[in-house]
Amino acid sequence: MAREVGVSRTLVSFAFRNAPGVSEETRHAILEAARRLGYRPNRIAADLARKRAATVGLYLLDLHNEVYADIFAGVREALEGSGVRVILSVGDVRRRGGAEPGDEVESLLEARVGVIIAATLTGPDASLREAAAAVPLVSVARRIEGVDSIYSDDAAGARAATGHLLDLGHTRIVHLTGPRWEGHTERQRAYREAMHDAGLPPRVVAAPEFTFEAAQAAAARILEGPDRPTAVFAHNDQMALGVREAAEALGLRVPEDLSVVGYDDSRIARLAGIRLTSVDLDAHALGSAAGAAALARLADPSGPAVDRCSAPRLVVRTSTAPPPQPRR
Amino acid sequence: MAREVGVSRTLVSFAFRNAPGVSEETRHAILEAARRLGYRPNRIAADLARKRAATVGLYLLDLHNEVYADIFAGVREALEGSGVRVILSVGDVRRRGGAEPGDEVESLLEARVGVIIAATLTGPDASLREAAAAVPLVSVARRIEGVDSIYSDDAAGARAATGHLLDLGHTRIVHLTGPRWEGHTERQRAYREAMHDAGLPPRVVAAPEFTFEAAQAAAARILEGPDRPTAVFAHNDQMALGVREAAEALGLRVPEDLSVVGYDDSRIARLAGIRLTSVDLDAHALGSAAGAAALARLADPSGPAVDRCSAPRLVVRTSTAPPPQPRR
DNA sequence: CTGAAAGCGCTAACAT
DNA sequence: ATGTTAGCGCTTTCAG
Repeated sequence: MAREVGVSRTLVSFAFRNAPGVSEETRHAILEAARRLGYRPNRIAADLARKRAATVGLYLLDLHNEVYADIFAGVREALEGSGVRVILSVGDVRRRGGAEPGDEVESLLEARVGVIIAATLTGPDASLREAAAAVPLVSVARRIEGVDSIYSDDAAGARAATGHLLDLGHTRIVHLTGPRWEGHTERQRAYREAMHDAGLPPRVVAAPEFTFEAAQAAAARILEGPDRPTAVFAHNDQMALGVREAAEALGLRVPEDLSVVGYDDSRIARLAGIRLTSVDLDAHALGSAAGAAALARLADPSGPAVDRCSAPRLVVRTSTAPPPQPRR
Repeated sequence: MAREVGVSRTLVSFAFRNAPGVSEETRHAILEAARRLGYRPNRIAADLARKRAATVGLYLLDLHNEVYADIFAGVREALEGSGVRVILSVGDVRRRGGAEPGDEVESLLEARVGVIIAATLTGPDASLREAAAAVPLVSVARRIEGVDSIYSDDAAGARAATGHLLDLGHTRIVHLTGPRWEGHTERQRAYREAMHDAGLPPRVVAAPEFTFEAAQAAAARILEGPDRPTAVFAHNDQMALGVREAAEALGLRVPEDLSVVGYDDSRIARLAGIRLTSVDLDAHALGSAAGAAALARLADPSGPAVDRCSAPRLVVRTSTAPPPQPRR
């Protein structure tokens, strides 16, 4: 302890938080001594003593998906200067199909964070509610009844995507999605609806994971199979990229032979050589709204749940075009 | 407290760590009661009491760069089942040029992690040594004298990359790098050396950040300027992508008009439509080696420093070709 | 096998 | 403006 400065521990504590009640002189002396002694306050102990953690736990599904980096950036921006720090926990999409946030969220709970921001939490609502019982939860990109939810209108996004393909004249459009988790079905539902409204048969293919690799494998099967679609609407950009890859491997050109649309509009979608038509949900904004909600929740644990739905935007690039051999 | 089960707190503690000395029956009763009461052990308090954190702090420079996701995956894999958890802290490349790991590492220190794994730590060695004084440090992708270092032979990688371009017949090759930080100069040095050996003038351009955006801007200037190079060797894939983007904007084709080589061989480099020639440093392996080193350090704080250098591998794809108008 | 007591490094009243 | 005294929720000797 740096109580060798001649002052009490209280003063040191006050000095470090530059709380009022410490003369400028003393504070200076304390900080100076601390530096000299290599002393650093122990936040762990501080949080424990304070019985309330100025920490938000951020659960990210998959670091390999750039969307989560955007969400993180947004959260950080919102928390900047608030003195609240964030501890991250990342999921493992590849493990047992990526279901159940399990351990990851559990570890946040054990670390006694004051609030958890969960980005695209997987698994059934039940396990979430359980977590939410222990600590306030802010759900990003997924609406959960009774829980702070910051999300984008998935139905509108999927409708725009499907509509775009329909407008181009496509009739054999498949929707490539992942495991059937709650809270991830809106896009699929809207797709089915749009197809139905157009008098076309929907065709949904579920890959075992929401990843590039899984999508690539599933797409290879679809494209080699009978009745090849002329367009694929993928659940996210990573999966859309997997579709492109499979198409390329089979000698199919995008968009001449196959149109592909993604979801997220991550930066990779915008790259030269990719130019993927995608639905932009502004992950950064989602993240900062979630950060703000988390701060509010920390301040008032019992306030009404936030329910913030934003409108996504379809960004048309060159991965979509009219189907090959238009009826003639 | 779940001391309502009729046993003492000691027992509860033991039961949860399934330490020996608790009858199977009691343990079961305790766990059951805990579940019923929604009790969860507080790791914060536990770490504090134990005076030794079973936690590694992982510092990642930039979530937008997929390499860090790979490193993370490697670290996690190495830590799996060890009971050691990891808390992440991510840098902010975009802030004030991305220098100084500052706050991020500081926050790890304050959280009293048992060891810090720093992936591509930026800033001068001095600030690192300071951190290393407080807690053991494992440096990934950067060699630091006297500190556990797990890295790839950058000089060899850069030599291979430059050599490849030279072999193709290029003579005007620029190396695009970022701010001049210690520990990031090997690639540049090897490039200069290779050029020199070939009797060609080196030309190094430093962008203000190691990012896509910064590279794009810098590349635009280079490509529009006089004496346009026929090849660019970028410090990493993100930057190489920025170069491609700038080239495309100017109507230059890759590789016909401009060859581009990156570094890291992140997945994005392999994508259809990109196919970037790049140097693979196997970030996943680097990560898991770092995780193992961290574990060893936790077990024996005073063992000799690990110094593990691996050999990178040049992966040639279609972003490189002979220069336009070969001498004729 | 089980329990009592001390203490980890801090914060938060409550004095002085 | 500064010092005192209790804990925070756990782990850890050390005794029953």
